[in-house]
Formats: sequence, structure tokens, C-alpha cells
Amino acid sequence: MTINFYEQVYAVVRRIPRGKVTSYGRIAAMLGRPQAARAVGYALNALRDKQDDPAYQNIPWQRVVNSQGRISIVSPDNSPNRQAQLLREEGVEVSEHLKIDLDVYLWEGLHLLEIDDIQSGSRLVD
DNA sequence: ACAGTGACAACAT
DNA sequence: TATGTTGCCACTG
Repeated sequence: MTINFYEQVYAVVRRIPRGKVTSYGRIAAMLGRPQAARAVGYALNALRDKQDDPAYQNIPWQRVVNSQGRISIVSPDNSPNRQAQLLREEGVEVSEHLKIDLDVYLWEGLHLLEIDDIQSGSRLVD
């Protein structure tokens, strides 16, 4: 399969520790594409079609929220929000309005060396 | 090749 | 605060 931006996104998401969260935009910025927040969301959405592949089954996608600390996934009315549930299970407080306090739960992010690892192992096709 | 699509984000009301 | 608008970007058919 082709190594691409999505793979870089997954590599970053896998490094978000339990009990912490980050945002789509921050992930994009870590990968040197500060304008690609939307594409990060698209990448995580694509995981839904990859769930039959074990390689993609343990990616903690629930730890990614929007820049305001709110969950972006809309669940059917009167149905509990799956992402909120997963986060609470790992100790993250999620308000009834699906908001998370970034002052408390924001992940610090990657250091430059770690970014280098990811990008050398999964380079973008130019 | 190209228009359409979204789990974004910043800004303007 | 809450919507609405606009710019973005990687991927897809």
C-alpha cells in the first residue's frame, strides 16, 4: 500500500498517551502542514473503512478533538456519543456538552526527533 | 484530469 | 455565546 499523509497521521495518533487528547489542527501542524487540519479529520474518518485490517484496529482515534476541545463526531440523537464514552473510560472528563478541558487533558505533542522518525519512515509522495 | 467531499479552523456577524 | 462564511487540504471516483 502507498505511504501517504494518512499514515503519518496514524503514526502521530498512536503516540497520544492514554488520558490525553490533541486536536486535528495540532496534528497537522506537527506534520508540518498547519493548514491540513481538515485532511487529518478525513484521515481518521477513513479508519472506519479499514477496521477489517488488524493494522488499523488499535489507533486511539478518540483522543483527537477539535481546536475548542469539543468532540466533532455527531452521533444520532438520543444515542450516547461513542467517542465521549471511550474517553471517559480512560479517565478523561467529558462534559455533557461533549467538551474537554484542554488546560487539563491536552497532550504536549511530539518533539522534533520523533517527528523525524515518523516522516523518515513514511514520506509523502511528491 | 478535475470536481466533490469532510471527525477542521479562523473570522465575522 | 451561537451561527454562518470562507479558506484549506488530501483523497476519491
